[in-house]
Amino acid sequence: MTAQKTTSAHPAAALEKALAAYRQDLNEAQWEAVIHDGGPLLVIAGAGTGKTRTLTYRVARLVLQGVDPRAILLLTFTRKASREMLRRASALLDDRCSAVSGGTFHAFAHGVLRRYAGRLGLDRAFTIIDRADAESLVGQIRKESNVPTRGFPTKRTLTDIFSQCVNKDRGLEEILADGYGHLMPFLDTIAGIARQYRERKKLHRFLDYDDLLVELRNLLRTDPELCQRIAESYPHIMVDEYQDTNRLQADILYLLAHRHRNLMVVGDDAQSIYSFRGANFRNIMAFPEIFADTRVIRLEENYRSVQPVLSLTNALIAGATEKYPKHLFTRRPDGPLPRLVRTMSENAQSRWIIDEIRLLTRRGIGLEEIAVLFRAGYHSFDLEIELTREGIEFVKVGGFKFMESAHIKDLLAHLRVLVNPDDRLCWHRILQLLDKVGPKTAQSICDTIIDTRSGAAGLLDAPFSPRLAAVLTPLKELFSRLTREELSVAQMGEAVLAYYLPLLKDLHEDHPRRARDLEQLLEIMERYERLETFLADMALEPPDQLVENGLHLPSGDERRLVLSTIHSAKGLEWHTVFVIWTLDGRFPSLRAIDTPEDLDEERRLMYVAATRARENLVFTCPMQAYDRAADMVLDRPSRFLTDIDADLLESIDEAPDMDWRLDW
DNA sequence: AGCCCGTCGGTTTTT
DNA sequence: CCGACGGGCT
Repeated sequence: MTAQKTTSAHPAAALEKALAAYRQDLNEAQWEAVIHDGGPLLVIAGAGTGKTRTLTYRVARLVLQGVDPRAILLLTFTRKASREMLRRASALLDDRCSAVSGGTFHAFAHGVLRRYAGRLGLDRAFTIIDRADAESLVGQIRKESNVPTRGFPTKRTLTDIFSQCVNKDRGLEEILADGYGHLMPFLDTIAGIARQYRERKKLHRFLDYDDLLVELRNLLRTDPELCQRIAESYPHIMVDEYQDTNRLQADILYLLAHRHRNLMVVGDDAQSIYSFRGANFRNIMAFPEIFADTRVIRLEENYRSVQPVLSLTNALIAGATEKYPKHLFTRRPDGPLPRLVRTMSENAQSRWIIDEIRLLTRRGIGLEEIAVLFRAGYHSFDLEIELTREGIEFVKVGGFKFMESAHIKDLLAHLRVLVNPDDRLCWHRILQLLDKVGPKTAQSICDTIIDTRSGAAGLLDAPFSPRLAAVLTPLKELFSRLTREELSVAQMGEAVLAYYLPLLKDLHEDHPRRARDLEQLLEIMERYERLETFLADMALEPPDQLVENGLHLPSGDERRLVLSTIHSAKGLEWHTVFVIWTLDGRFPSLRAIDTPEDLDEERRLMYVAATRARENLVFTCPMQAYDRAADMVLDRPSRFLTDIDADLLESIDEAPDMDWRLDW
């Protein structure tokens, strides 16, 4: 970051000078991408080749040359990624960069839909439902549909299937035939549930994550005039992590950019790890077919990793059946050889890692420079216990989500019905918190409330049996307050919390911790003027104050080890990376080993994990583990690692007698 | 009989 | 944190 700010009295000269400084910071290929203008651009950026840097500098360059920052649309995979980029661009140039329009596809779609909801025939008061809500709704329909008790997919699988239909733009039958052959006999029943799911979303005024994108595409397709207006307001579009976008997102981009054609997409086909969401690594290669005359720039110099790490990751990805031809090179020759360490047990794996972390920190490596990565959230449970016991501070990213924890959803449910009284999901949740109220009772109360179209007021007036009436009294009082008084968003939150805290105490052993979470949520509510905006943000982009209790530690707080799923580690890097549970059958997962495409995706996932390491890369696995589902003993390291030349990866077996010695 | 509630075993990955 | 299952209440 050596570029200087433009303070000269001669704008033209100052501009030249600033551009020259940018050029100093970039290699040839990066610079080409940064100064590219007018026309579609595809940047294929291998791991660690300065993809973010290139995007950041391009934003700064455009703003420097007088482009209105609001006219730049920067679409990223997470809001965190977009904020980080804009922060860096602002540091490079000035604060104007923070005005760049940016965020996730979903947040962008939401913004447009809210603004033009009327044109779509969408009620303005729609509610965004998250994955858990979608599953509950599907679950309700599934229950009512009298499905076979054996062999019929769970609500989770059903929701997955419906989502894939949308994201892959394919029919139900195709999706089933392709990935769920054993469910073909249920095709008609599943189709019925899918239809009801669509109908009920409409009835309750719900949009799920997929609907946000679908409705945006519809809007742009059916209203060319509006489409053009929106397209013109963003004459510069940039997309990060393009390998993880799907057909639907590509359609939206095409609609927005096909006229001005100022579209830059950046990605790495070898790092495509979201096929379960409809992404396909071939999409990125197909980009030049959609936009004729696409300029393709490849970034191949790796700035992140030392040669031994790079050699290993090159070998890893070379084993894929689909090839990703690239010639990544580094100028950082020296470094330790990556290791594969086999331990006697899962717990020994945890304790081995803790010992290794102690060694590293004694050598002066900060805890925050170390990460432990894994395939699935629960893979780190044992390690978390040991870390806590040892007093090592850590933060866990990915896996279970804060926003989906019961107490948060409970609180939000009471607010959601204020905005959308048709929100049956929330009524059910609210009612079932009450003593003696289960699914059936909730259903009947719900019918009373909604069928009379009276919303929260219906709850107040409807006649109930004496037993129920008593149970419902506090709730009635709450809603009478919420609807009658003019309350700010935060005051509503306070009222709900006051009502909910006693319930929370009965419900959860760890209520003090959960109560603190809720207090934090209240603090965040202070920032909002409108309840709808607050609720939408909670569904789409919850502030990371809530999500990750300080991963980036701007204030130099205590330093913490990072535990993360590989999916959530995308784009990040650390001095030392441990990849745990690299046991064949766990990673790659047993469910992936029968299909070549799935297996390749697992390999890319391993590639993403390994390429996060700058200097020190360690794979660990227990020597054996029993897999109950398959009734199998897993006792070989990941096939991705056993394939690799011995001179690229050092294999170490923890001595059997070490196990009990480490105990004391 | 219908319904609620506690317990126990199994969990991919995310906007 | 889901689903199934069985005890026990109304």
